[in-house]
Order: sequence, then structure tokens, then C-alpha cells
Amino acid sequence: MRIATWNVNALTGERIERVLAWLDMARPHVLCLQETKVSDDAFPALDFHAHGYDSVHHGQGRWNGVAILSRVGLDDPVAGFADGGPPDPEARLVTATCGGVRVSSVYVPNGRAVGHEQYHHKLRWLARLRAHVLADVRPEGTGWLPDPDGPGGGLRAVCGDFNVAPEDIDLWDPAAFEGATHVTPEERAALAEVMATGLRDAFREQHPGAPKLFSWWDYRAGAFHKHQGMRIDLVLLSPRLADQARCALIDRNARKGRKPSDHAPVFVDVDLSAVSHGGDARG
DNA sequence: ATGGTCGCGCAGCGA
Repeated sequence: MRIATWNVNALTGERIERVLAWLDMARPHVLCLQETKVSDDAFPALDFHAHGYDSVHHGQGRWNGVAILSRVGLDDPVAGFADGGPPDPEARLVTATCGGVRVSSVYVPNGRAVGHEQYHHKLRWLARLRAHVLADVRPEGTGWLPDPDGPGGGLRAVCGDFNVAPEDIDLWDPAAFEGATHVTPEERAALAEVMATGLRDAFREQHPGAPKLFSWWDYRAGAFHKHQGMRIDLVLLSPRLADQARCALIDRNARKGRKPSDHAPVFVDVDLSAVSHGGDARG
């Protein structure tokens, strides 16, 4: 199963054509999208269906908006947090079961500036994401068990734009980020708490220690051509999936040419035939 | 030279 994520920075006009062309080329089984910036009415579900993909979109109009596309089935969609708390007024999270894997597409708040109200909101939002991962257990055994080594632990993928660079090797120049968001110990700790549920950074595990593997580049100042970027788009996988990851790629080509998003798609290939069946997944 | 560019939507803010 090829599991992909892409912050498309608006799913309108020519960007739709770029996403459709990428689907035809890469043929991911699942693609998580962020920053669609369209209402549910304007989401091009029919275009995706014509290319073989079911979809669920959680949009709010001009800002945010997340979606999941799947060509291996798409069941039990949930918009937003499933932690029992109040609904998030922003459309930053959607979850569905695709081919036996419980998948979430996430768009973590940017944070704006260290110490800003939005920065604290970002930290709280990541804490809620952890709670969501633990709480969103589906009846078909595709959810999650708190003990990742327990029998039948659910298959889980949490993919998206985390707006956090996990390590300094995920930055083009760590010195350029002093005092900035995306790299603070607090943000990294909040991401680590999400991952402490058992989720693993499957892309990094395929490229241990490798620098300059970025998923986002500023539109300004020719940052892309100068290889000045960050890796903030992550594919987090539960242990039984991560153990069977075979290949992971960031498609820089999708950042080139006419009207690109400022993010490139990231994908991880998992050999589902090798995934262990750890016993009873809940009956 | 201390900026730069996008997106949305039509001013200026957010990323």
C-alpha cells in the first residue's frame, strides 16, 4: 500500500489538474490532502472518482480544509476530533478507514510566532491530536490499541502537514531558525507525544540521518532552487505498518513548474502482505 | 539591497 500526503495549498484551478496528474503517475492507494481551501461543495470529488478514487473532504471554505482519497475503499469517515471534546472550528483533521488502515489527514496549526496565542493553540492542538489517535478506535479492528505491541493492535496512519520539523537535519540551516516556530523544544515535544502512542516517522526510518530531504520550500527568494526547505510533512505509521515499510520518497518534481504548491507530496510504500496479524483485533 | 511569493479575493492578512 502506497500511503501519501500532500499539502496542496488550495485545491482550485490548475492545482486540481496537478493533483490529478500526480495521482495518475504515482498511483498511491491513499492520499491525504491538506489546505484544500475550498468548501465541501467545491471539492472536486467527481474528478477524483473518475481517476479511481473515493474521497472524504472536511472543508470550511477559504482556509484550511483536509481530505483523504483512497482506491482501496473508504469507510467510517470522521471530521475533526473524536476525543469527546468540543468541535474544532477549523477544518484540520479528517479520519477514515482505507483498506484496513485507519488513516488521518492532519493540518497542524502554523503557530505564527513563538509565544503568540496561535503558538499555544498549536501546542494544545497537538495534544488533542494525541488524544484523538488514542480515542478513535473503530469497530472493525482498524483503530488503535494503546499498547502497540499488544495483540491485534490496529493499523494506523497519521499523515499530513505537522508544521514541525522533527530534527535539525530536517532544516536547510538550523541557525536560520533560531527563535522561530517549527523547531522549538516545545513543538518537538508535542510531536513526540503524538508519536509516543507508538507511531513512527516512516519516511525518516527509510533515510536515517540523511540531510536535505525537504517537503516544503518558501515561494520567496528562490528557496526551492537553493534547496532551502524543511521537512514538515510526515507519514506516521503504527508499528506493524512501519515494520513493513519498503520505500519512501518525496516527489520534488511536483514542486517544479507552473503553479506548484509550496509543498511536495511524500509517500511511503508498505508491504501489507507482510504485515503481521497479531491475533484478535477486537473480536 | 535586510526584501523576495504565493493564496484568497479585491485589501491585506496568513503562510
